[in-house]
Amino acid sequence: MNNQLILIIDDEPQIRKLLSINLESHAFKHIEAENGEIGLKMAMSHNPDLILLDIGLPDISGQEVLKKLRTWFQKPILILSVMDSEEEIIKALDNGANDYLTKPFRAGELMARIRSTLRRNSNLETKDELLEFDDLSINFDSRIIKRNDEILKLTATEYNLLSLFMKNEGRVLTHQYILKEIWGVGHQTDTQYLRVFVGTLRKKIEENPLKPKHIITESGIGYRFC
Amino acid sequence: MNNQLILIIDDEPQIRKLLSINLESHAFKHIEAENGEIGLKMAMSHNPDLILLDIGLPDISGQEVLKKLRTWFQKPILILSVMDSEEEIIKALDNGANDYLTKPFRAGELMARIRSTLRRNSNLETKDELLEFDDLSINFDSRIIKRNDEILKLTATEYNLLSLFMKNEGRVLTHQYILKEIWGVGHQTDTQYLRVFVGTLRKKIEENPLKPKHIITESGIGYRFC
DNA sequence: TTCTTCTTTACATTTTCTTTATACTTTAAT
DNA sequence: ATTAAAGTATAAAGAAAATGTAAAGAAGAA
Repeated sequence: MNNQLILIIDDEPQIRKLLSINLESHAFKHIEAENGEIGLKMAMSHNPDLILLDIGLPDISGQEVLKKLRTWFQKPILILSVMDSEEEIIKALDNGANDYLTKPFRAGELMARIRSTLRRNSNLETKDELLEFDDLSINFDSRIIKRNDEILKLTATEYNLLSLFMKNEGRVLTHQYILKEIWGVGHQTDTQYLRVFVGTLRKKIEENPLKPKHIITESGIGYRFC
Repeated sequence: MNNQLILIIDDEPQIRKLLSINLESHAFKHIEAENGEIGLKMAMSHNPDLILLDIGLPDISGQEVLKKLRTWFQKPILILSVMDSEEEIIKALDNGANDYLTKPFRAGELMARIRSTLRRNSNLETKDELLEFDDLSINFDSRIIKRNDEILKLTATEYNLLSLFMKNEGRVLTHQYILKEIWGVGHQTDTQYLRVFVGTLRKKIEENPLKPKHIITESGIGYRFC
């Protein structure tokens, strides 16, 4: 369900261990870096969805790592630190940190802050899941099927059926399988439903419904979408 | 230079005074509310760029105020609280708070967190403050919707619903989703609300409410705005 | 109070789904 | 190639579900 990647940059193995356990129990994937240089490289190569950055690193100062990351890394960075100095906090926030937690931090709160930050940031990505065929296209995100750039007016069942076909382009789907997917178990013998709906769909998507090019009948078996 | 407006919702006058001084010295404009109810109204009427919300309010619980705000208010909300309980913090963050500071807080840190939050948020919103469609336009900043350059008189709920539609132009929104967004969880079966409000909206924005061009019914699923 | 807005109820209307009837097509055995 | 059997297509009617509209009651603000 939750396959977001989090990069931990911290030199203390016991802190990394603690974070690992908590992240895993919240179904986050994670990777670890034990100093600033490795951290910068891993951020580059793995492009994580969020970075947990310790300020007190052995090689480069955490503030420096933060500044370097912010030259290209747009996603959230949360600072963890033993230093509770106000000056340090202000500097980190002004350097582009999304949050600053003082160690020892409470695991539950940290997880909530990670969730909160990720939630806000994920709102922005709106990549449409789109499939295109000859003259047909389906946008699963907006739930719209177009034919020659014209929106098709489909009922809920028609949409479900056509999207099932489109998800399985080129594959023969048996009557039983389609009936189970669209009408649920218990309707697997109602092949007449299917005939009626395939009929109406063909009228809407085929140039010549008598010689269908998209929804092909496989007699005795089922249908195939092209 | 800095003409962003901040709403303070806090019942303690001395805290409000302290915040005022600090905000003013950082060139922020601000308004004050002494309880939750007034706070909600001021948020509605003044549409601030950020809200500082105290959790311990005399009338409504701050968590409730937060939830109500989040049904329509997208901009940052920072929680201030004397309660340092982890449970309370997690609840607030999961209710949509951007940050949670425990009183007594350090003024410099608070200002840095406000700056940091506003900086992040200003990057995202600048482009979609104004949207235009055929004969309709919405200004999210001033909360004004016009039809043929004439300001539409809409109730709060009508505005929220129409702006949700406009934000999701071309996308099919399910009944459930709309109900959750406008009325909150727990009202996801009240589809009748939706029918009534879609009806009144159509009367206000459609040339011919019997043949709607903007709010399209997707029977069995929801609605789509064009 | 009076006014506005929201919620609820009742019923009309529209759309979609299911079922039936019948015609047509494919398959495979003679 | 014929023919019967099985499978498929289409129209259309009735049933069911979803939607639209008006209006009354409730709640809250001015």
